[in-house]
Amino acid sequence: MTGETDPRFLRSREAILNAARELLLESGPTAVTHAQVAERAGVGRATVYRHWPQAEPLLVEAMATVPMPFLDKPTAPIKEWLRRELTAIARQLDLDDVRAVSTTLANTALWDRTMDARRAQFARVLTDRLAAALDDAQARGEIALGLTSRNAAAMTIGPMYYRSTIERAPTDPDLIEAAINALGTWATDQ
Amino acid sequence: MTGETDPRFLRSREAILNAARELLLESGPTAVTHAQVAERAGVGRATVYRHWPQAEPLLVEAMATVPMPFLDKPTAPIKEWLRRELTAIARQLDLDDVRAVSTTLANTALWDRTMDARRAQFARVLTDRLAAALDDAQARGEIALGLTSRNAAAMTIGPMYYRSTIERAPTDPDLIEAAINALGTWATDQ
DNA sequence: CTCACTACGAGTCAAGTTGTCTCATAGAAT
DNA sequence: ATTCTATGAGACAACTTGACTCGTAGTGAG
Repeated sequence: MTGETDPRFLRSREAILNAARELLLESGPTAVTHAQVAERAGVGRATVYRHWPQAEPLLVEAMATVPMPFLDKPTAPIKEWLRRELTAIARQLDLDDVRAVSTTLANTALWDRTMDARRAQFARVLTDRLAAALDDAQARGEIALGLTSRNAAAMTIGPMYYRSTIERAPTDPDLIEAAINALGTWATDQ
Repeated sequence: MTGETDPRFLRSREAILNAARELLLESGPTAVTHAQVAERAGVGRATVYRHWPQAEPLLVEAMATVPMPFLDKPTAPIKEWLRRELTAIARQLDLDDVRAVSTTLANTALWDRTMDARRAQFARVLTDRLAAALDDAQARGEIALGLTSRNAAAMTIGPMYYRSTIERAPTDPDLIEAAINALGTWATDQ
């Protein structure tokens, strides 16, 4: 039985996904059409239609190939971990492809159910992980939270996201430090 | 002499801009095509081409008709003013059209020079006004800033923008309060 | 090595879209 | 009334889209 495991199938699939991601990055989501993807991927137009009859699921999958910023498993002390993770996210948000995927997600999600589901999942993971880590830190006396832990993601990632997508400038350490301190009162300064 | 002042011209122009804005709001930027705008506006397709030979400048102008959140002239005490302004911005960001324009701007600006110029101008106004107000407040001893005043916009608007476009939920007063307090140490609590 | 299988590129095709132009009409200025 | 001009309707070629066909060649099984 061939099909999903046929090397030819997989090769085409990869070439198409790569081409779609490149087009998104270089020219935006509207550039991801069957014709342009086929030409860029070096495959026939019919092949793209066979793999993805609709252009939009292709865009969704192509976006999923870009590694998005997440939060690693928390380690104590949380403040150190948080500083490390936020710095990593700031660095990620400086990459063109991450910025392209982020803003495309936020924008297309307003009119597309599939995209909105991905946006919601993405937001939920960040909010949940950060809230859990901070609740834990507070239980251990590392911090006295000054806001609901479910507000922590917006409070910390928000400024960096705004800096990257609206001001289009890199995040400086000051901003990260201010965001960390905005979460509440930390037990010991580190 | 007619032309720019001809009532017919102005009527078509308004109808086209309104239709374009509605289409953007309902179906996203890709829906703003000459054909769809013409049908929605109740004008001939040729008329849309006559007014805007390119679809993209039409989208730009249609977006400009949506009142975007800005910052009013600062009044003392700055903390009160800031709370009022940020609350107003949070309310604006809850409106579908403001969200549509914001995310479309952030997204299309990555590949379109005109859009990028508008994004930059928008960001600059917010950053400048807030920085000026805060520098002033600090000079008058109202606050001891905990970060560069040019970081204040990202620190305050960022969380609300993230909340609105990524988490797609309304901003609660706690978040605004936390953002205000994150700017530095205020002289008297109000 | 041979053979059956199937994903593929190239090509064709109808239907729809895009951008341009023409022309008669009706709304506006004088 | 008369002149001007923005408009809607329509015609049009060029292009795009989505679907289909067919010969070819890469692939896995025997």
